[in-house]
Amino acid sequence: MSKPSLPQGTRDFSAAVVRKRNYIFNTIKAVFELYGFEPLETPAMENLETLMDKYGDEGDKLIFKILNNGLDNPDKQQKIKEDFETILAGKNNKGITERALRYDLTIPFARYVAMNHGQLTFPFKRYQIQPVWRADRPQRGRYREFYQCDADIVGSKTLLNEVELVDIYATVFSKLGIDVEIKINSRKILQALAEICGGADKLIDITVAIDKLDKIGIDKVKEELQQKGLNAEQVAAIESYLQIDGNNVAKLDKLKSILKDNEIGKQGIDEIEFILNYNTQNEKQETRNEKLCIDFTLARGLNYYTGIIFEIKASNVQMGSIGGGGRYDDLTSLFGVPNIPGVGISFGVDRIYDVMEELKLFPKEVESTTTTKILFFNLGEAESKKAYQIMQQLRDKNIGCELYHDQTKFDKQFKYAEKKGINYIAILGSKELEEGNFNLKNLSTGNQNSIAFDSIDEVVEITTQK
RNA sequence: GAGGGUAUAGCUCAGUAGGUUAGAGCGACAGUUUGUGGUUCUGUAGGUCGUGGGUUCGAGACCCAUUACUCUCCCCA
Repeated sequence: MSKPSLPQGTRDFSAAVVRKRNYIFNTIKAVFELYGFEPLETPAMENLETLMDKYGDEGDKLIFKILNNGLDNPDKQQKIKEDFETILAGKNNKGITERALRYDLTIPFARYVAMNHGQLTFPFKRYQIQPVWRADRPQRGRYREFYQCDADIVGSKTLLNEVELVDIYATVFSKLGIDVEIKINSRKILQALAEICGGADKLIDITVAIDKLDKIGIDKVKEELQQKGLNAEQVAAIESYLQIDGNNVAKLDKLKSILKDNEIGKQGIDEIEFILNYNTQNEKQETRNEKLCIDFTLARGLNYYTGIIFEIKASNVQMGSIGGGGRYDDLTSLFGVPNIPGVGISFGVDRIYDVMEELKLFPKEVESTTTTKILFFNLGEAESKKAYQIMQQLRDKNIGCELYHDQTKFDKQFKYAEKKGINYIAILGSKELEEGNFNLKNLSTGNQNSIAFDSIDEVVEITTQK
């Protein structure tokens, strides 16, 4: 038999890791709920057609498809062979696969809203914390199974939503202790730039090129733009666009002079200013704006964004974005229900975990691997029976207990407690049984107390004090 | 999709220019004479060196293939 192994890009999570991950989940969830979002869960798999053509060509390739059952049915051999030919030709075929694993949480959410819009109260605010799967090549900070935590609002156009989402980002990351930059831009600004520089149909070429700025440098970007058919004047405009710097206010000023009277561009600028200036008297707003950073090169891959877009970058650590989102004005129309605008954000928990691990940001108490407070030594049958009764009383009082599984020498029982990180041990042997008490020992201090069987509350006192 | 790296004991790794019975540390288990651990000491178990070929008198080492993992680029959380 070959050694068991995990599928590429997946992981097991041991106790300490699960606890730390839950700490992140719970922090995010608590903040979502403070802002009035309600939970939603959708299936791990969706119909393939629900997911196809939503994430761009690259995205489609990364969707995990599920093979249909019953392909070995001898009666259908001919049909299945024909169907498979179409797969070999690079197309999907329902005869071979008609379901796929969830690729993100936004599209399933849009599907849900499209299916239930008659019943939902709008604006509808939901959060969703579930794994998604991508057939990507794993590497640092990239897994094939990972969690997203999304919060979306649909059925409301007000920019107040964007403000709240930025505040959620700011709050969560300050609670987790992660120093972040909340990058913000607007698709409308990119669109305006495209209109000025060669027409709306160049939007994608331009965004793809400028998105590479920090990787390949300004000269290569210009080169690429020329190849895409932009003239010198247009390239120069983009260059001056890319050279915008300074603080947020300065950036906007410079942008205004480039975009001039472009109508869409103005809208984009207004929207960003709205978010920056909202609620100016408030302290929270200051911390929000400290983290907010206008980045006109921010483009975001997913096709469906139409307005404000966000991306989160952790400072002081080499890691891809740990969150992102934006406004999509008509996502549900993909599923036949038009006119439901929405905006949402996503947290990448697995990367957040990696960042926190690297920067050692997890609080100590989160890492403790056991919830057992007291290990009762096993010192004989009658002794154990009495110990068990006491343990049940303690458990009723919310004190976690374990009885060592075998009657064996002290050495082993001590080591077990030590390894599991159990801080107290209780010794109830023949002598104690006779006297009606047991010894409670604190392993880190070495202190030992004798506890009478009828004064269990003392144990609660001792073990719960810091 | 493109390009690197790695694969030897449960874990982390050594293994020199190919040469007998493949090593260390940690861990595990047992003992150090039976009711107070974390130290020490002693001992034991555990590997057909990822898999399949090839070169050679001889391969853990060299060559080819294959698989897995890992990293970088593309793209993304």
